[in-house]
Amino acid sequence: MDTQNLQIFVEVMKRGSFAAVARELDVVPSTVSRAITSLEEELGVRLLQRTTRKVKPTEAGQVYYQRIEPLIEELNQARSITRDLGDEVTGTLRLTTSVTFGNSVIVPLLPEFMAKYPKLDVYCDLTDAVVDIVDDGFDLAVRLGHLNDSGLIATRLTDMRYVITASPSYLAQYGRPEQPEDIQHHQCLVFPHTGLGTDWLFRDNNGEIKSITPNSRLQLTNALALKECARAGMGLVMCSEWTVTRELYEGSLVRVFQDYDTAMASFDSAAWLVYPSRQYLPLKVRVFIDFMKEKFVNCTLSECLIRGQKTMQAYSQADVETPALAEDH
Amino acid sequence: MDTQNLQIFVEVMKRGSFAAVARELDVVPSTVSRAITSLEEELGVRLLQRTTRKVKPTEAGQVYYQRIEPLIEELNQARSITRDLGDEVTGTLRLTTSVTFGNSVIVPLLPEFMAKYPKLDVYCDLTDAVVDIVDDGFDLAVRLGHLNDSGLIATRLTDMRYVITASPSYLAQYGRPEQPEDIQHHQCLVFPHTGLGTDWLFRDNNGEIKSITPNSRLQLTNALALKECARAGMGLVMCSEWTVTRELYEGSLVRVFQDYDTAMASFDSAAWLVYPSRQYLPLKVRVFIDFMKEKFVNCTLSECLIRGQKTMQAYSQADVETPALAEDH
DNA sequence: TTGGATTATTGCGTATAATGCATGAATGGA
DNA sequence: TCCATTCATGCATTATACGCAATAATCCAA
Repeated sequence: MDTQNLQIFVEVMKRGSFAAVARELDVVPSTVSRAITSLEEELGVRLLQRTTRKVKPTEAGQVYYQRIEPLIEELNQARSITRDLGDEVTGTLRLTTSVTFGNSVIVPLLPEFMAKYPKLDVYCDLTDAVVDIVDDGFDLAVRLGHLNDSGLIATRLTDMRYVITASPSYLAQYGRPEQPEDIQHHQCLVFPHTGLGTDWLFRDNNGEIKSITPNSRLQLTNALALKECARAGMGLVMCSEWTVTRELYEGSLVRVFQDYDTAMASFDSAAWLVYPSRQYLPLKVRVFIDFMKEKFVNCTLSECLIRGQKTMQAYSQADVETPALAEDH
Repeated sequence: MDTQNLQIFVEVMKRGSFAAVARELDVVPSTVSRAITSLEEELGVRLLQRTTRKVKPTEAGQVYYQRIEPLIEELNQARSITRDLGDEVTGTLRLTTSVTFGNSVIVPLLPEFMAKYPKLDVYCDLTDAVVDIVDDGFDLAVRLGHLNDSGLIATRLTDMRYVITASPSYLAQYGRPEQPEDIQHHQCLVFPHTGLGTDWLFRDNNGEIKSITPNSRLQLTNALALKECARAGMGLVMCSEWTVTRELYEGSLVRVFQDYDTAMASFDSAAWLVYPSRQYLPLKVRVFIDFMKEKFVNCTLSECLIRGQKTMQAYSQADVETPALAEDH
C-alpha cells in the first residue's frame, strides 16, 4: 500500500477529476488513473465510478475515503512533528534571491547560518529572473518590493525604503529638484520592473500621493549599475536606501526629495521570504526563516547590512567576492 | 512515503532487530536496513541508533512510533472494511485440496460457487502432497483428518467417519473378521499417512480404544485406488465413509466391524477449511468459507457428496472429468 | 582473551515498477 | 453535430527496489 496512491485518492475524492488532480500534482492523468486502479485492485473494490468525463465515488469509495483522509492527515502530521524533533538539520536548502540583494544581504549571513547548522548545505541561486519556486525546486525565495497574490506564503523580513539620490556634480550642474514634477525635467536613471511601469511615487507629509513618470534615457536592470551611473553624474536615481548607505555616508551621492516618502510601484515594499504554500514546512526552511527574522528584528536593512558585512569578515576564509561595504565603520 | 517502510519500522520497533524482522517478512536484512534508512532520510531524523548487533530507538523514533503504529493499524482496518464492502468478489481464489476429496466433494461444488461469484477465478491445486499455504501462496486449503497445531486457522466443515469394508467375494473366501485383532490375520489395504503410522483405531460401545497394526502387503496413497483394490477382492480397506457410499449402496463393498467406531490416527477427524492466521481475511476467502459451511450445514458428507454431483451435472458444460458418482440416485 | 557466529551496512547488478507519451474511445457542451 | 476534454491503456524508457556478496563490528561462549 503506497501512501502516494492514498494521497492521490484523497485528492480525487476532493476534486472529482483525475485531470484536475494531475495538474495539481504536476503529473500526467494516466498516473492518477493508474494510482486509483492500483488501489482498487489492492482493495478488490471499485472506489470510483467513472465515465470518460466524470468521476463519482462509489459507496465503498465514500467509506474508504472517510476512514483514510484523517489518517493521511495524521501521517503527515506525524511526519512533520518527527522532522522537527530531528537532532540534525540536514539536507540542502535551496534558495533564490536577486543578485544585488543576495550579494549584499543574504550571502554575508550565510557563514553564520551554516556554522549554526553544520550539516545543512545551501544552494543559493542569485538571479534577477523571476523564479518559480515550486517548478524549479526551491525551498524558498527572497523577494523584494510588493508581493503579488501568488498563492505563496510570505514572511516579511524588513521594510524597504526607496530614496532618490544624485551626485553632487550632477546637482551643481543641473540644479536641485524641488518638486516631484521636476523629475520630468531631469535626467533619471530607471530600473524597469516588468509589468509594473516605471512611475516614481511621492507621498508628502499630508499623505497626498503623486505618481509621476520620470524623464529617462537610461534604463538598467541592475541596481548597483544604476548606482554607479548616478555616482558618475548621469542623473537622479531611485533605489533602496540600503543600496546607497555607504555613498550617502561618503557624500558621493546626495539625497534629494527628503521631504517625501518615495517608492516605485508601491509604498508597501519590503524584503520577504517566500515559500510554497505547503502545510508542513521542512525543518531546514523553518530554521532559515527563524534565523533571518532574528537578524532583522528591530533592525533596519542598512544596519543589518553592515552587521552582515562584519560577520562575513569574521567567517570568511574562501575567496568569496564581497560587496563594497567591507571596511569597518 | 511508503507504508511498507512504515510497517517495517513498526516491526523493528517491536522486535528490536533488523534480522528478526527480515526473517518474519521473508526478506533479506538489507531490505529492512534500506527501508529504515529511507524513512530516516525522508524525515530528516535518525529513528534508530544501531550498532552492528543492536538496534535502539532514538527519542524521535519513539515519538514517531507512538504516532505511526495506531495509524498503520487503522489503515489496515480501513482496507479490510472497504474490501468487505466490495460489490464484487474478484480476483483469484487459490485453494488446495487432496486429490480424492477434491475431485469428489470440492470440485463438484465449484460450478455453483463460481456462478454465484462470476468475477472470481479459482485456482484449485489437487494434490496429496503437504502444502504450505503461506509459502506456496494459497488462500486456503481443505484438510482432512486431525489437524496439527500449525498456527493456521481452521473452520470445521463436517465430521469424517471412517469405515472398514471388503468385497463380498473376499469375505466369502477368507471369512468375516469379528474382533479388531483379526485384522492382523487378514489382508489389509493401507493408506500411509506420513508421520502418523498406520494403526487402525477401534472404539467399542464402552469407549475402550484399541490401536492395532493391520497386516498389510499393499499400501496406496490414493483412497480411490484403495477402494478399487478392495472391490477387486484384495482385502479389507479403511477409508472415509463418503468414499464408499455408492459401493455400500450397490453391495460391491460390505461393511465390517459395525459394532465399532473406527478411525486412522484420530477419532477427531473432520474435513477442515484451513487458512493463514491473518487478521483481515480477503473477501473471496470469506465468501468461499461461508458458501462451504452453508453446503455442509446439517448434512453428512455423503449427502453433500450426492448433492454436489447433481449440481455438477446441472452446471457442467465443459469436458470436466467427473468422479464416479455422476448418475442421479 | 580470543575466535566464531551473527548483525547491520553498502556496492553492484538485475528485474520490476513507475511514469510519460501517444493513441483511442467516450462524453458533454457549445 | 462537432470539438474539446476526460479517462483508459499499450509501449518504451527510466528509476527504483531487492537480493547477492563482501565487509566491518559486536557480542557471547569457550
